[in-house]
This record gives sequence, structure tokens and C-alpha cells, in this order.
Amino acid sequence: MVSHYYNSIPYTQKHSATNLAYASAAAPPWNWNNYHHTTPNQFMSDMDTSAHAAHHAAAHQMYYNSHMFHSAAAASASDWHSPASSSTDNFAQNVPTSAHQLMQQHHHHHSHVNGGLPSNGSSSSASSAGSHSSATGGGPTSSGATQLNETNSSIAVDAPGSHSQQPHIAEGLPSPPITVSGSEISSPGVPNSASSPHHLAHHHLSGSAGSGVPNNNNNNSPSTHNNNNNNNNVTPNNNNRTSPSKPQYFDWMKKPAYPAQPQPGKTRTKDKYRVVYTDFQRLELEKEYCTSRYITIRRKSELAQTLALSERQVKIWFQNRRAKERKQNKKGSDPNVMGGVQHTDYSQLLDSKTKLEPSLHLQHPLHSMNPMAMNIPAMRLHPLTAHSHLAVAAAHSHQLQHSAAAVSGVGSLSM
DNA sequence: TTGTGTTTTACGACCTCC
DNA sequence: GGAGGTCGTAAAACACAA
Repeated sequence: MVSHYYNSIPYTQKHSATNLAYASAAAPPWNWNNYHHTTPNQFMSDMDTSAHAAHHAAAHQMYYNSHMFHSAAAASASDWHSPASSSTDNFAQNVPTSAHQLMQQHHHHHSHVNGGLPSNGSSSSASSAGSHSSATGGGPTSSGATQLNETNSSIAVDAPGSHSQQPHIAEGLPSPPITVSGSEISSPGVPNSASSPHHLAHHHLSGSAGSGVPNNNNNNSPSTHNNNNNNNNVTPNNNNRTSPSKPQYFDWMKKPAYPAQPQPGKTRTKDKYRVVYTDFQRLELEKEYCTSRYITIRRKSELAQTLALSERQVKIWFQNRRAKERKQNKKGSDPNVMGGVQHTDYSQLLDSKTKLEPSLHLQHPLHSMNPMAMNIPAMRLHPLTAHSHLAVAAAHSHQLQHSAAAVSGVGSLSM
């Protein structure tokens, strides 16, 4: 199965709607309107529908409004775009610039309600659906608005100093689905991603060049890795884990990140690479995971589009996430205690969430309905386990945001 | 700066289900 | 046969101590 992903279509993209995150220019990534449609036949697909759908939407909205971006919101008011902000913290950078903005824009109306906080995380969106604020909307930035498409291409170089919003957004976005495989994958979304670190840069080039290079995944190649090393200054990483300043052009940007033609049938070896998802992407994935440990086909598709990842990437992320959780549970004899995870604030988060969303403590239908899940001990959620899942996710989210909090001057996330 | 341990993406092998 | 699941693992990215 996997093999054909890159063997058969090595470097081509599948042009399915679902895979092309950016393809749907018309449908902005942040549009969550389609949430939870039932998908008959999918054993999990229905999970999100009906009861869960309602809860899901509610959960996102309630949960994330109050917690997920709380710190970001707090900081956002003044600091996010402040050039003065010296912090190099990656999340902080991302949030403010991209994720946060997106949030604001996307849920602009919510913000009003909430007093300007970036309300709901993306998700929430169900509500935002109709109001997709687009670009102009309101964010501080406006133009940014944008959609992934625009963003990608817009990543252009801003004049230094000029804080054009677009780039920021782009940063927050997706990463590069660069996959060797081209699979659904892979490509998906990303059209080449602008997002990936290199991608961003690479895209940048291509964008400016107008070429629009299609994905190419393979960036990876060694060259990719070298980027970081060679390019010193700025890590192309979209995560912005490094420098806050926007790079202009670098040598590595000028050349293709990867060899023109990797061997199509090769198995992953030297060329193996992996992209680092942006904090925003991770956060969104965590949020989704928080809601359900098993993503439905529909949600996977939506998420992939939203985050500019391939469905395959989303699927694998969930697989890895579950594996991580199992591992953690194993570590701690007590599955309810997340092994190795900091307990600090997530408990707070959890508590708050619980209050807001009691239903989250209930066993998710999926887990009882999914035959496969039934055979997997780890999947059998007893009440406490369910709790721990949330905690894990929350903790993880916490980690992602930790930096943001630090930047904002908030010692710990007040979630 | 470097060495080392951990985490994060991604895949292959194999399994089950439809 | 295809899709998605787990398990194990490779390797990049990251964190951190020395």
C-alpha cells in the first residue's frame, strides 16, 4: 500500500480535491462549514456526526475559546505584531503572526463577542462558517487574510522591516507536505508547500518566479537538510523556531532543494526526510485528537485541507500520536498519569475543559463502535483513560503554547 | 561546541475489516 | 484489493548537560 505511494507516482501530485489543500482556493482552509458530515460506511466516519458533531463543534468552540489560545490572545493585543518583541520563541512567533491572525480573521466575529480574544480556535468554526472572514477582515492584518493560496504565493519577500502580514500567515500555515511519496497524499496539500521550511523559501522563489513549482516534494533531499546548516542565519523552518526576522534570499533558496529527480522507486533511505510541522499545525492536530483519537475520513480531509497537509500526513500523525500515547501510558504504570508529561498546567486546562465540556469525559462512541479499537487495549477508553487522553493532548498543547506564554509575560498558561 | 537522549515525521511489515 | 490499524524503526529535529 504504502509503496505505491511513491513508487507509482513518485513525484506527481494527485489532484483530488481532498488532497489539494490549496486547490480549493475558493474554499478557504479555515472554512469549517463542512464539519461532520456523515460518511456512511466509514466505520469511524459517523462518529463525528450527530451527537459528536455537536459536541465536537461545541468543544472546539468552548474549549479553545477559553483555553487554547488564551495566552496568545492575551499577548496578542499588544505584542504579537510588535516588532519590538524580541522573543524568538517559535510559537510566539507563529501564533502572533500566523495562527493567531488566522484565528482572528477567521473568527473575527467571535472576537468581537469575546472582547477581542481570538476566540475559538479554528475549529470552532462551525460557526464561523458562514462568516469566513477573509482577508480583510479584520485582523490586524488584513491582507493576510488570505487564504492559503494567496498566502503561499504571497510569501514573498517583504521588505525588511515591513511587516507585511502575508508572510506571517504563510508561516503559520502548513507545512510542506513534502513527501517523497507523492501520495495522496502527499501532495496534498501542499502544493508545494510553502510551508515547509524550505518550502517557504523555496516556494518563495518559485512563487516569485511564477513557476509555481509543483510540489516537489522531495525536497528533502539532502539538500534540504543542508539548508539549515548552511544557511545559517535563518532557518528556513517555517516554524520559525529561529530567527524572527524574515530572511530575504539565501543561497539555498536559489537552488532547488532537492535533486531534480530522485529515484522513483527507491525506498526511503538516504532521502528520507521529515518536515517539522508548524506549531499551528500541531496545535490543530492536537485539538482534533483531543476531540477524538481516531479521525474520521471527513475530518481528515478537512483537516488536511485546513492545515495544508496531505491526508496521509494527517493519518500518520494520528497514528503516531496514538503510538505516543500508548507509549506514555506504558511508561507510567498508571495510565491515567501521563508518563513523562508535565503535569503542571494541563491539569488546569483539563479541569477547565471538563467544566466546559463534560461530555469529553465520556467514552467516545468511536471507541466502542470501532471493532478494531475493541481489539486494542489502548483504545478501550475507560472513563479515566478518556480523561488522560485529554490530559495528554492538553499537555501537549500546553507545551506548544508554553513559549507563547513565556513571551507574553505570562508565566504559565492560564488555561 | 559537542555528545547524547528524546521527540517528531514517515515508512515498511503485517493484520483486520469491508 | 484497498483502507486503516498497530508495531517497530529510521532519521531529522530538538533539548540539554557537560
